[in-house]
Amino acid sequence: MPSKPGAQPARRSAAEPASTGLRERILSATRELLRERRFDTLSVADILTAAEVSRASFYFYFPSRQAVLGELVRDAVAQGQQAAAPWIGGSQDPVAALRAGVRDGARLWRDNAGVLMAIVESQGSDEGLRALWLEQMNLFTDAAVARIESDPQARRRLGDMDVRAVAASLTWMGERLYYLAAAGVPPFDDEEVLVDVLTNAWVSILYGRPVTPPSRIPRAEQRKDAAD
Amino acid sequence: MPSKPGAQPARRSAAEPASTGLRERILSATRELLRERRFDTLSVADILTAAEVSRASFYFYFPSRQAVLGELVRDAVAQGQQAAAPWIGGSQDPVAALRAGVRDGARLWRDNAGVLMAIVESQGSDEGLRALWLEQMNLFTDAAVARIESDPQARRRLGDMDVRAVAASLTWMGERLYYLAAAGVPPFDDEEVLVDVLTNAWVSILYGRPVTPPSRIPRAEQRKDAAD
DNA sequence: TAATGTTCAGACACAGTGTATGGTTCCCTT
DNA sequence: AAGGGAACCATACACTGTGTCTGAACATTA
Repeated sequence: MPSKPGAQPARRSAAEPASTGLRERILSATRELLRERRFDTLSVADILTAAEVSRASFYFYFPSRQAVLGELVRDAVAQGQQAAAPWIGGSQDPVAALRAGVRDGARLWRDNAGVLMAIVESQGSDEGLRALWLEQMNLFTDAAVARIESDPQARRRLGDMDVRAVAASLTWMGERLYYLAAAGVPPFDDEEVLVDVLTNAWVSILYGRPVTPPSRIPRAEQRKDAAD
Repeated sequence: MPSKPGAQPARRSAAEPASTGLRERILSATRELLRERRFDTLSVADILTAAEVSRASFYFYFPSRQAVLGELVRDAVAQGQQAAAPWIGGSQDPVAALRAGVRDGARLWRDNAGVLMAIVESQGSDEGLRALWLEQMNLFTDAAVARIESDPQARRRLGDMDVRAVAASLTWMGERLYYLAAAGVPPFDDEEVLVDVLTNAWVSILYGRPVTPPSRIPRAEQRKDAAD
């Protein structure tokens, strides 16, 4: 059927990682596109162009457009889980620990804004992505439950409330606020405000006491972190 | 161009509201379809069939599929705003007032689950719907801000925190939890749990005190409401 | 050399959206 | 009663996007 196969060995610009596996190229091209464009405006053709990959190759590695996003999300969240790991076993001041965890979340979202916004926005149009996100949020909820259960003070305060429900509500509030921040919706686009509000919510619900404004109390031993 | 126009006067089944304006028919057919089907799986053709309306008529009244949803959402939320009106000027016990407001929200979502889920899920694929939903949530946030500002106790507790941010976070937590409930995601699919958790969040954040379990204290003067 | 795996270009079938055309019916006005 | 226009219809079209398929060019390894 083809009239004249002028197949060239696909010569790529030297600047691009030409030898990299196509699979990786597709993933990172998508991740890159997602930095500026919403997932729903992203056609497979766009990805093909950006990744310099043929249509056939794309479907050789991924069953669908959504599958690519799914993998990107898993990667991002896994990386986030790792960062949040020390959060659970935190033996320091609970409020400081909470705030640190919230800030880690903000950073994770800031660094992976495109991908995370994409899945949040695409849940409505894909069953698989919806399930995936639910699953990821459940992981965070599990961590929060563990955190609460191992904290007598919080347990006491919560009384006979459904601990998992409380943990889940906190998780989802975070999801929503981080998303809004990533979308640039005020007032959450200000990371300071975002972290304050979220931390305050956790502390208020778990301990009842109002959040101890950390910016007002410049303790010497804040939290050892990399440069901000 | 047309070979043979055999146009019949469109005879509808007597059981259906035949004389109703097509516009209304389109709206209610969509609303009905949304009761069982997700918006993204709903094609214009589906709506045409259900409403017994021609394609041309559809586009005569609405510029797009999304516009129909937009109108349904406006209707539902307006109805909800009305129901939530007394919530602001509540002079009763603040906790009871809060709980009542939360419950009203739950009811609104229960009664309009299809439509509300649809817009939440379709934000990602339509700029207009995204803006609309943002706008609606801002209305709720405005109400919450007013509520907080006129409450000395809450104001004091919040200290120098960004009141609007706190109000918005509460609003969005509600949005998320109601949505999850509508989607049947546990543990929020249990209205009792949902209301408890949300109320507790509001009370904890605004007043610091843990929620007074209402089911444990069967006061005679609960809240005068229609039959449950 | 032959088999196998990777990659390509291109075409295809299908579905969905929004627009356009032309025709019908019915009501309201003149 | 004529006729003008609004509401309505069926049909077809142009376009965009998805996922599949074909056939061929390579490259690697057996």
